[in-house]
Amino acid sequence: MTAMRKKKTDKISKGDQTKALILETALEMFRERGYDETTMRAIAQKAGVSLGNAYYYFRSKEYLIQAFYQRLHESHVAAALPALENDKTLKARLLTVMRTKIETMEPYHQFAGVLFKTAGNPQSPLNPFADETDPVRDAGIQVFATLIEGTKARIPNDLRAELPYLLWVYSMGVVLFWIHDQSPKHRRTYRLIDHTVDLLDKLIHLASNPFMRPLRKQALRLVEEIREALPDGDDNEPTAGAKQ
Amino acid sequence: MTAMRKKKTDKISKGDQTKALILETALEMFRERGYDETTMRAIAQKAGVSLGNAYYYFRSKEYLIQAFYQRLHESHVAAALPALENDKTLKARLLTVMRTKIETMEPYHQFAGVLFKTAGNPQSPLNPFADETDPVRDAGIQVFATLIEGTKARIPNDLRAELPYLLWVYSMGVVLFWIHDQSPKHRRTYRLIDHTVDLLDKLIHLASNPFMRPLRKQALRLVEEIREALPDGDDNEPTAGAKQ
DNA sequence: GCCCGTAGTTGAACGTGTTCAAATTTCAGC
DNA sequence: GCTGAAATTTGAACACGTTCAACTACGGGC
Repeated sequence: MTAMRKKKTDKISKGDQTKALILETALEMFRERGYDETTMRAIAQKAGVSLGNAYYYFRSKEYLIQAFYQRLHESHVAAALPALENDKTLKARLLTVMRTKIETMEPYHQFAGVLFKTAGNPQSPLNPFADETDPVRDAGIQVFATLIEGTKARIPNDLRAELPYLLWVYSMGVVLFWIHDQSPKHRRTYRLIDHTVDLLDKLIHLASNPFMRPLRKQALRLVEEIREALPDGDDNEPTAGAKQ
Repeated sequence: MTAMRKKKTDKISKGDQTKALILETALEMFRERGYDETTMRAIAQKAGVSLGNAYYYFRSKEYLIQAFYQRLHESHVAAALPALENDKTLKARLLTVMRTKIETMEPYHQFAGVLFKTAGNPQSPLNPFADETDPVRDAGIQVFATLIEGTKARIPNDLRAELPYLLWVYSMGVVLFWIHDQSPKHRRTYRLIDHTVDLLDKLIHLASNPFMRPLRKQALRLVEEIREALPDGDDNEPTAGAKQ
């Protein structure tokens, strides 16, 4: 009963508190009701702030998703890294990363559909292939880089360099599948992971064969070409970009 | 001055005329201003009908896109089939199909972003991986089936059967790249097509090698698994589905 | 020629995401 | 303690996609 507020000790400003409060509320409601069914007004009301206030901290409803991305990634890393310590082979490590990825996303399955809503829109700041999401995407790729680093599999350097990115793209594909997967407990997705990881492991070893060098080089040049083209440095006003 | 209307001769009902009128107007405005910038009210006004009338013929704004899909596909077929007659090799034929595909879509580049907006949303009736778009998607796959049929390349039957679908998926990837491609005249996309077709041709021949049979079988089983899982028979009320 | 059910058409109204000028609160510097 | 600028908060207003009850026009059956 001494000092209810004004805990000057912690550095978190009032603003940060409000922002966190809004985000927590939003994620909770997304989880329970889904994205489209959750209204900005409802979020604001439940969080006990005004509608305009929510927009002060999140430029648009979609920006709440970006914050969600970050959360999700942190959870994934927290789950994957410790588990990785037991795995030494490339295959086991890849399996672990993929499984933990899906497990982490589990509570948000019905809401996850929106994650890909923007993937095709070059103007959207949430496009994982576009600039603004870069930190999140790079962090996602980083996980696979860690995965690769920790294995002794003999992989030629050119392939090794691109593999984190390629595996990240692969993981996006699996997530897309998972979003559509309505099977009980998403068993189909886990089965898909088992099978694709098995195949990928074989393909990586095949591609690492000296015999395959020319074809591999050609394929990697292609990957390079695609990666170069994607991050178009369009500095659109972010608000306008968020519109679509 | 004899009979201004009531041309009983033609079977097209009033409704069909109005529907066509609205669609024409919408596509014209999409082309000129983009999807998001074109308002349903604006479409209705320019078409000279009421707002509600537009919704009588198109359940939602997104359904205008589906109609657009169909148009686009017809144009593509009209451009690709004649050109294919000169091409005999798999590589040449694939090149032709892909180039004409992009050429056909050219006028709609800035509008095309929305095409993929729904790709990640399982509930959307416009999702090319979901049920309702089936006719359009199947038609798209059919083009690649024709492509394959017309070549004498020695491809094992298992692969030959899946190739149309696989190439269709590939074409979706190219379109996604094209949407993001801001290079002049979209040269990067054409370059990508050249390079990927070259690589695909090699990969197909590699995969056709008897030596590769086990790996190929495994990969094809995987493809089968994915295809099976995707068309979830979710008979949601289409209107609700269109919402998201 | 009249009736009636169906197809076509209307515009007001609703709920939503988003914007904005104005009001309020915070807090460093005095 | 006081002050003013910056940070925060507010709620009304806007534009849009969508819905709906009501209205009108059409066309076949008598």
